[in-house]
Amino acid sequence: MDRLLLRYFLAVVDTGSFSRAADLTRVSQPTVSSAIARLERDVGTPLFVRSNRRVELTEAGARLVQPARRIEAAFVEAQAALAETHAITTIRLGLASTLAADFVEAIVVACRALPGVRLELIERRAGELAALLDRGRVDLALGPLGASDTRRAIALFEEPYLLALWDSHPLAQAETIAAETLVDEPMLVRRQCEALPLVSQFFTARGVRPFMAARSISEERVAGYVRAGLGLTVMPRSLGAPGVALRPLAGFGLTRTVGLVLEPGEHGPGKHGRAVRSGVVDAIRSAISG
Amino acid sequence: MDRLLLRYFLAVVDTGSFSRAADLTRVSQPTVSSAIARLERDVGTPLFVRSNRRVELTEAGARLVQPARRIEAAFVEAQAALAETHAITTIRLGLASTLAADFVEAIVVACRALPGVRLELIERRAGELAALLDRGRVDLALGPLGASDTRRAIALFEEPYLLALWDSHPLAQAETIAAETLVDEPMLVRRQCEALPLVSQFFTARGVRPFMAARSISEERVAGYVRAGLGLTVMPRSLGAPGVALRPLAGFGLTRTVGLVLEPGEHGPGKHGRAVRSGVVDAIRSAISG
DNA sequence: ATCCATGATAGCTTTTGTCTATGCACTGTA
DNA sequence: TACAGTGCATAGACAAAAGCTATCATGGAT
Repeated sequence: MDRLLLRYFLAVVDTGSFSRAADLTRVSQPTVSSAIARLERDVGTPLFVRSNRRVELTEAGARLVQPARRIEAAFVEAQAALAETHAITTIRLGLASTLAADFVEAIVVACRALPGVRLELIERRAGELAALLDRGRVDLALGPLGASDTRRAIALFEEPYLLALWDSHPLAQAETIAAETLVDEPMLVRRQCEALPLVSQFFTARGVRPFMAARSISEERVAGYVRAGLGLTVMPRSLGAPGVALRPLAGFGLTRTVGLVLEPGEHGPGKHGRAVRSGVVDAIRSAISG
Repeated sequence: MDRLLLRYFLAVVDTGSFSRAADLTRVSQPTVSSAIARLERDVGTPLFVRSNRRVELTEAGARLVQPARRIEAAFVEAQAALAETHAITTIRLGLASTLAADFVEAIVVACRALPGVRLELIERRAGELAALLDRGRVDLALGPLGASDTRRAIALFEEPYLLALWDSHPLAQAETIAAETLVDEPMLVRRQCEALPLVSQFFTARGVRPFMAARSISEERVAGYVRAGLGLTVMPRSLGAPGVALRPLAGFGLTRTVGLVLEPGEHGPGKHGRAVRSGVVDAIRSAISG
């Protein structure tokens, strides 16, 4: 008998349904299902009668409710007792992989200045961050904002995607570069890039099917390849590096808005943690303007 | 923050030492060590000051003690609340692999007749059962008793190891069989047999180095091989099967005593479970005499 | 009769929990 | 001052747990 099992148990009791309990506790329905099954196996007797439309407690289940609540309360109390003094809150910050390293560095520095905050960084591709927020695995996510989830998002800045060339490339001086002039240029694939499908679509639509000289997960490495003259690529402006020239691609107006998204539920940081989180948000905002 | 972690925490508090806490909770010292480390990571602050000779609580640690005790008490209370009515106790019975199948079957039948008992069988080689008892992974172990652990053991019966031959084998009628007459006989290896080293020693000492026609984990399969005439083997009398003749080996007086060993600590079954366990012991005894 | 809602099951991956073996740091003794 | 002993930490391996997605089964509602 374990804290987690009892939590799911109580969630089922409170919602009257396995699926809703899963939503409440932010796990999948099979997770709740198997947790209850395990608890029943431990206890040696069924706790719920599953009729198809609703779930109700057995006698044994009913007997477990109050003790389970006391246990959960005792845990909460214990955590409160500790929070009372040491007052360190861990903020789990999800980071999109396509953020500039020095940019992230500045954020870390800004957050380290905050008292009572411990930062945990979780790097994922941009698309995966939303799921992490939903599952409550991170408290805050920093990355390009999709058009959809503008709900609890805080936009920080907007930037264009530009063509990256090495400094001495003939086209590096051009004001604007037409896709058609790039037919014979080798290109590099930034594998984590959220705009990757749009970029390749842009080129193929113009009959440009370049040789892909490299595909890499590492932004630093790609910048190095560009600088070394291995090929060109498209990247957000903030990823620019010394020795790499960034020029607009004619007809490619895509931009991205980088911002913060807050974890929605009431599960994440408690009322204290919430204040801490907004402190982190402020620190990040000022790190960017500064 | 989890029940298990708090248990180890309290054990350290109570014993004043990681190693003794490990003994108390019957896990290894590194287990306690890493559990405390994990708890401290969760909580965000050290709970113990490790000075080399003793371990003492930090302020945060001290603050956790009472809440942790309340939590553990609440769990115990919850389990008691359930035990009150449905009163099913699971008895984990360790079984040596070299017990006859029908013998085990009789035991299971006898135990199923007991009310409020759920039997969980854990099959291991004889040598591994002692460790399971020590770690509190089983409540009761049934198998050959070693000379050493006669402490809490209950002997049930004693039996010789005999040579197993197929019915129509020329030697099957002999009163006693001398090892030397077996020089050209293929033999079978019962891989789980606790007496294996002694048996092979017995033969090699007499210059008999037989061809091993098969080595198997399954007693049933070995019996089948003997019956089919693939080879001979040595087995405890109780493993005899129809179509298999058992004859004494001249000069091989080894016997084994099969018995029950009780789990020693106070961790295992509670005072209620203890009564149940002795019921199981009685059931097993009568299953054997019957 | 079909569809929808809801829980169970299967298969798979990641994380946790545990072990053994070994390292390191301090203590007390020769 | 060296050296054995004690006690916690670490490494590496492995098994079990806990999670997910995808799919199935079932029974009421349309």
